[in-house]
Amino acid sequence: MRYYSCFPQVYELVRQIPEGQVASYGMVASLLKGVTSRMVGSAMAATEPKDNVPWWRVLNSAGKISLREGSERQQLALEEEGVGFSASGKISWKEVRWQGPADAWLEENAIEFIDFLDIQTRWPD
DNA sequence: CTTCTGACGAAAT
DNA sequence: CATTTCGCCAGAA
Repeated sequence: MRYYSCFPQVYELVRQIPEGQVASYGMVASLLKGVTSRMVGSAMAATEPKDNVPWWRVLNSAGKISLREGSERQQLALEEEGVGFSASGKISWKEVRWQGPADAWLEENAIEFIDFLDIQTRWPD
């Protein structure tokens, strides 16, 4: 597994996602400068239990679980939190999408260079 | 320096 | 719908 210097930041942001809600790799990346969705994917792949990161709450933009070894485990974890999947294996962004970090997080991380409200409009529907 | 590799994404087919 | 193609970018080789 490759390690990127942005992993700690990515982990801290993913920890902000509440139980029963989900985000896409792109959503997480859009809030961190210089971070791409592929890097967020690498970060989730590298998580360990001790990191205490709810990696299962991050899906791809289509609202589906990215295929890989053990991907069924992710769906089960979400269903236990009350997140429902359609017959085709998709979640409903309208119902369970995370609305983004709280103001406190935005302030602490001083995101001057990005317009949070503008970014939100580009998140999956 | 070049090439290759991703738990990705958007657009085209 | 599913599949392909290309853009993405830090690291490793």
